[in-house]
Amino acid sequence: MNAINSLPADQVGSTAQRERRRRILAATIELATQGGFDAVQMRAVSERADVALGTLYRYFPSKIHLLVSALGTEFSKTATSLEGRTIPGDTPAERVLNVLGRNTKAMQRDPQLTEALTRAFMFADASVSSEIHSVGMMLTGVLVQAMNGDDTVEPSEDQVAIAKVIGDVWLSLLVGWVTGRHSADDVSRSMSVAVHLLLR
Amino acid sequence: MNAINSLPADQVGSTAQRERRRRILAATIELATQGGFDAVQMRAVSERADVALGTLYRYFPSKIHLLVSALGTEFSKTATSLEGRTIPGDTPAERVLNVLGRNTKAMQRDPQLTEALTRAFMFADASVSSEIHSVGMMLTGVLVQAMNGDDTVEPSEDQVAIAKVIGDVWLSLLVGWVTGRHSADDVSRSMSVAVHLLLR
DNA sequence: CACCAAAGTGGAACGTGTTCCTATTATGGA
DNA sequence: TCCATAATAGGAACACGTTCCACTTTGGTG
Repeated sequence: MNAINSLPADQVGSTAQRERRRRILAATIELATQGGFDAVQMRAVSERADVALGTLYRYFPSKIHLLVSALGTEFSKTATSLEGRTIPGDTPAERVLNVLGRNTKAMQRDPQLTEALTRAFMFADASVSSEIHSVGMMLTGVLVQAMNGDDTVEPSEDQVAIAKVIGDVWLSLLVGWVTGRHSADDVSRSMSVAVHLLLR
Repeated sequence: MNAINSLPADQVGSTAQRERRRRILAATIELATQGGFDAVQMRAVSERADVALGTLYRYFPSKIHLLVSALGTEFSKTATSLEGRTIPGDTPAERVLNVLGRNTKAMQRDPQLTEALTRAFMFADASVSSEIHSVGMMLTGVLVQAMNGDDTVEPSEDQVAIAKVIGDVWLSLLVGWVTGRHSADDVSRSMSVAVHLLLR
């Protein structure tokens, strides 16, 4: 299964529109990286992206849509960088932990960004379900690829089910980390426990 | 392990203060049940609880604290009702699914309330960690009790670890349901998959 | 009982997400 | 090329979470 690398909106519209969209998402990432969820203020995003506030809302109907879309584009970068690659590790569990560990480390490098994107993802309501769904698919796809070692094999239903459970656990732990309930070590340790339980 | 049945705040303060706190939480639950997260407006809560807005903020420093505390009191009711009881089911997996299924059904009965409480729980930041922690403990406690069949046995470390993973999966699925990504059936099915994988 | 500190009241005020409106600018088809 | 239409700019206005302030009530203490 290949990851869904681009949201539909990446392809549509004129060049100027794609460029505006790109600027908006870049501004979002920058602000989130610096100051987290609270720093991503719609007026600030629109100014930094050099776009009117109304235009920003035409592209992304809410702050949550904006942040979840930003998460989607970040995620698709990860997915793309893994595409066609063989993931190191001798067992499915090792490979999955390798991928998740890499991701977790990246998120620890930009804690504010992680906080912003994670909280948006978790706060999203039903109106954001399509964006959320695409993020979920990418996550599951990456995990299935890791379980198999590469992305050439068609995954079984069971594999997909297990990948979904692992993804769920990872998201919960991420929230725990963002919330300050778990340390980074807690996350790694619990993730290891869960993955070894699920992939034995 | 017995559940933590009451937050500290339940015990402190004068009778009038406990009564105010009770009214506030009751008003919160009522509004959430009717209209979900958005309907729990601080002005509305304060009016319905017959308390000044400033007083409401003295008791609960933010809307998120308020809703997470409400979740805590709801949860502690569940925990209390299970206390000392023997949970039906022949295997740990069956008993855990029994408890979770009962809870899931209750949440489906009041979808708006569930949406409000779940979103608050997930949106909470580090300033709410103590409230969140107490909810997490109750959830883990209930699950451990279910795994053992009753609450008379001291749980092992492994059991606690597994219970935490199960709790994480359940929370993620709940978010998925609230967000409209998963149907109620999806939740039951995935939960069953996860629990059978983890408790085999 | 008189008094003081703490708690509560009522409401104004502020910040930020969101909506709305008008004028201006791009865009694509006849 | 010119026009109709849509998209954008710029900014006012509104809603709700949150803070703050001046005043009143309450509850414990000498």
